[in-house]
Amino acid sequence: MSHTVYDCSEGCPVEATLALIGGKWKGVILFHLLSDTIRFNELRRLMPGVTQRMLTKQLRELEADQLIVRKVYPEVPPRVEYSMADYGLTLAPIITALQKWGTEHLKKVKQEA
Amino acid sequence: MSHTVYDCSEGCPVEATLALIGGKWKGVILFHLLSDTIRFNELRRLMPGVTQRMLTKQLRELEADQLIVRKVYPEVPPRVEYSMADYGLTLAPIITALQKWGTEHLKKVKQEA
DNA sequence: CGGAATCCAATTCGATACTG
DNA sequence: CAGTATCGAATTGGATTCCG
Repeated sequence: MSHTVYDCSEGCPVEATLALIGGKWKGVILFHLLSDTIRFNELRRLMPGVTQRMLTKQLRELEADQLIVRKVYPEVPPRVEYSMADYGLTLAPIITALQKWGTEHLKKVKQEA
Repeated sequence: MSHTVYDCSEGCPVEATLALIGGKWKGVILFHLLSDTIRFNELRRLMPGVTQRMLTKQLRELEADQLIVRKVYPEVPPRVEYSMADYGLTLAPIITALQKWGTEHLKKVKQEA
């Protein structure tokens, strides 16, 4: 739901951030949108593991949290484009840090296998 | 379980990282351990919202991922201390970035309320 | 003290089918 | 094209009890 109440005394800010970007696919969505404006089905292609339902839900939550923008074009066939909101852009350093660390981590895991 | 397989083509590293630290309480645990070595019940006090069961589970997962170290002292009464592992320390920049962003975010949310 | 084990409720998630 | 609706399966999470 991404809107739970946390009652720890000190570390809360960490949790607050993870509550926004920690969703199963939110990080990846934000990562992709950082480099481009993307249509719904384009996103699906970029993330083959996500179901349509999940993708929709996560996008809506990100939108509700003002991290991304959903723009609907009144055309036939319909077109919906997603892009970063200004507020979401402030997350950019974090996202790229996650990506960088993850890259090294995957490398390490591979070596051990 | 933190060990799912992700089959996206590009953003995976982001997901890989979030799979490790994105657990409901993992971020906060790591945040606390960054500043100190902490005993089990001490952690519980620091995070009133977590149940014993959950805390145990999350700690075990972090340990399995080599991010933290669990040290058992063969005493009576027993003592178990948790601290950052070397590998976990490499996450420090990310954790503090999350904390910093979260602090600002909470400030913003408060203003809007 | 620091858990493990069990039971049960709530939530999440995927598969499928349908729609403007 | 970009969803929504509905349904079960699976996972998560809390409460409680017991243990070395």
